[in-house]
Amino acid sequence: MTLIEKFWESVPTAWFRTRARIRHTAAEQFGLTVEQFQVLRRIRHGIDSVSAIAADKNASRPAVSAAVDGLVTRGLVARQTDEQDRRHIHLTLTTPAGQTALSAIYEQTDAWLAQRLTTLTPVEQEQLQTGLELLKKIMEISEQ
Amino acid sequence: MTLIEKFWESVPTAWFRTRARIRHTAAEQFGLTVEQFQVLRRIRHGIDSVSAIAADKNASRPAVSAAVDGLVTRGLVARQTDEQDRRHIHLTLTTPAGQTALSAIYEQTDAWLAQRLTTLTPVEQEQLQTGLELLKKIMEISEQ
DNA sequence: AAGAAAGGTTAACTTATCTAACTATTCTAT
DNA sequence: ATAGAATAGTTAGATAAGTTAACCTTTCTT
Repeated sequence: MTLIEKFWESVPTAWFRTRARIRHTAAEQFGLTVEQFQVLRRIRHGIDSVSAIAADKNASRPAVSAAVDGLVTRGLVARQTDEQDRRHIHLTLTTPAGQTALSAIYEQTDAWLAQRLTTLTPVEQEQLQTGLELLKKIMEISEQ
Repeated sequence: MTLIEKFWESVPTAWFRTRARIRHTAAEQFGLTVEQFQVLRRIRHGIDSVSAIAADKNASRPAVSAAVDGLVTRGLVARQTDEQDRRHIHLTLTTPAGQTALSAIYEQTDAWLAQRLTTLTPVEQEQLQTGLELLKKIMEISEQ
């Protein structure tokens, strides 16, 4: 069993299961799409423009723009034009109400993940963390 | 930085980049969708029914059924009713021509992955492998 | 001041998916 | 034996996810 095969067995599956869980909480309970949730996560992390989010998540700008539209419509995010450079539009989380909903989604999704992670021993958790760091590292290499 | 955050930073990104690469090779060069490629991979691994593939990839049966349709239309896969239990339909890879195309897609996608993996030291590769095994393990836990 | 570059949106289209409902076949338990 | 449950798969109808191409604005470059 090669490393490549391990990759195929683990990474896509991990994402599909996670996405299904996000759909379960974010979508059913809060009316957000998985896309919107992913964008929200990034805005919360300070990635605050459509272009930056698109680059970070390997998606097209229009796809991110559409997700932002939905978030703005739901009152969770606000667009603010940068007065220094009027091409930029900063995205920010808005109302306390919106933040509360967001926290609830986080809690539920992260609890689902945490529940799985705690089945591992502390040593295994460290090994997983190391593995994920390496996974992130090799995926940051740009196309030649 | 918690393990959960590491997960969010690595797994979705890894999948999105990989999917973009599949699209680049499988889609542009061979007229296959990413979905069809994923189904093909599983058939090649001996997962040979719509239900089994759907379970393995956490997708609905209709979604898999639709992908199989496309593969059958392209002459890459054949449906064969099981005579012992006529509810089952076995999926098999067909013609040498189809197999050749499949091998080409594999080679290109795996080469892309391999190129990234070889930037890691042998020790790091082992650490990544351990991490991916743990990732797979925690994702196999069924919902309560 | 012209042209390139960057940020964002719109439009049109394709792919990816889901749930619900249906057909056909087989299993189960009386 | 047979009614009802369960399993495998497909169809139908919907929505979500995501692309490329083209366009507007604003800023940078020279």
